[in-house]
Amino acid sequence: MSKARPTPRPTGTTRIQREKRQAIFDAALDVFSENGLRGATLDAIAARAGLSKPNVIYYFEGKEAIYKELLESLLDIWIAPLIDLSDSHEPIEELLAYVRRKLDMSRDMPRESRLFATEMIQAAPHIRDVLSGPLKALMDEKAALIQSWMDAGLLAKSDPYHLIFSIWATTQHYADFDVQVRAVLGGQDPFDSAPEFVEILFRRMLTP
Amino acid sequence: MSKARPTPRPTGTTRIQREKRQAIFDAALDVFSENGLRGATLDAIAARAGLSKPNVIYYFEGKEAIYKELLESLLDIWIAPLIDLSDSHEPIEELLAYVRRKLDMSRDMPRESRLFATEMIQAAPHIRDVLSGPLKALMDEKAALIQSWMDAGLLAKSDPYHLIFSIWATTQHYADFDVQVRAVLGGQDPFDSAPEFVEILFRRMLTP
DNA sequence: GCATCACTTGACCAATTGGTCAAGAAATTT
DNA sequence: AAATTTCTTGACCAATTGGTCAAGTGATGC
Repeated sequence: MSKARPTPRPTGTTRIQREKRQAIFDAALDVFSENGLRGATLDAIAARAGLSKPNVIYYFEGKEAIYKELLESLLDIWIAPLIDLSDSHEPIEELLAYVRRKLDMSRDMPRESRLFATEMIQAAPHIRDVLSGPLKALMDEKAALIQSWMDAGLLAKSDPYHLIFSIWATTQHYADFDVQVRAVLGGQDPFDSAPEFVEILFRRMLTP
Repeated sequence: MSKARPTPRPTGTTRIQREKRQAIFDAALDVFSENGLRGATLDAIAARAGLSKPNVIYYFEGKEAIYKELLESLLDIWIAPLIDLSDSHEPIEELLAYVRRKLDMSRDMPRESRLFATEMIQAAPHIRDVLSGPLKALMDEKAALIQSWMDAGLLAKSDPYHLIFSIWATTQHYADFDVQVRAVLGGQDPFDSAPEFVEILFRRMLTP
């Protein structure tokens, strides 16, 4: 019997472990969402977490491990709204609620949005399997649901997949391109006017 | 009289200078659009350009200079379609042509799209002034034009700024999130079906 | 042919980076 | 309070990185 590692990595059971790991995750979310995996440094993460670099390594295998675990832990949160999209006798309201929720997430979780955006732009090497596996399956399911609404005449006909893409695109745009949006709008807060606009956009798109 | 630099940086007048500088730009576009400024390395750029690292430095001041010059040289191309948006007695067709042109650019210039996307996500430190200066002015002008169409009853009413944002978002999504889109769609080419969808989306949005 | 200038690069350097390690400081258990 | 385990870090290391430099190679003009 051989021990692979003299001090096994903490799994996060005790209070102090949970807190420190969370602090690292939080700092890593800042740093990774600003610079991507390659552009981020352990020093930056450690500094922002208020820990020493070796201490960070004590809790995680390394930079890439932090990134991977962070991505995976956020994936569930990120696709939850789509999972919750379910059959309804008012499909337009159901979809508009989904749009609203996605827009709220752009406002309240911009770092998460940018993290995923950067990962996607860089060809998603760490979550490719999730995209073509579970996410595709989820999309197929929801696209079928939307298609059934369209077939029933409750929704204007269009391509369900591209419809979801357009919802993702328009809502996440306010998180990912926040700087640009704010620069162009001057001092005005985008999230004051965006909800009304996206509601109009998708209501017109969806109403038969 | 003092010479600031023994060998002044080539400005790109001769044939060989233009070619090499272009090769570097092209390699840099690859590398920067994949990893961002911080994640990119001179070695990677030099290797992809087929040059030695010192040779790259011979033509440009340094990594940051390549990035800056590249960004600036692409900015004009990038906003050209919006500049060309002009008054017309068929504003819907004018706007749909703009949408189509943006979607074509996502298909034909995905690296450029990702380069700008990464810069924006990272708070656009290199083009902030452009965003809040010339781009804002351009947006104000075009938003006023769109508003005048709406006031004339030629276009369904909505917020012109957010309308342009939604056009940017939906079209650029196909370049920036190409991997995700393709993973979800399976083997199908997104650009086979996207044009039809975005046309439907914005026609419904714009028709009074 | 030779001088001049543009171009190219191997060798090198200092700074940064991901990560190790041994030893100490805190908790926790007994 | 002693023993044990968990947590923390200063010092260190090898690899990478942005960039320099002197010595070349090649083209161009005279």
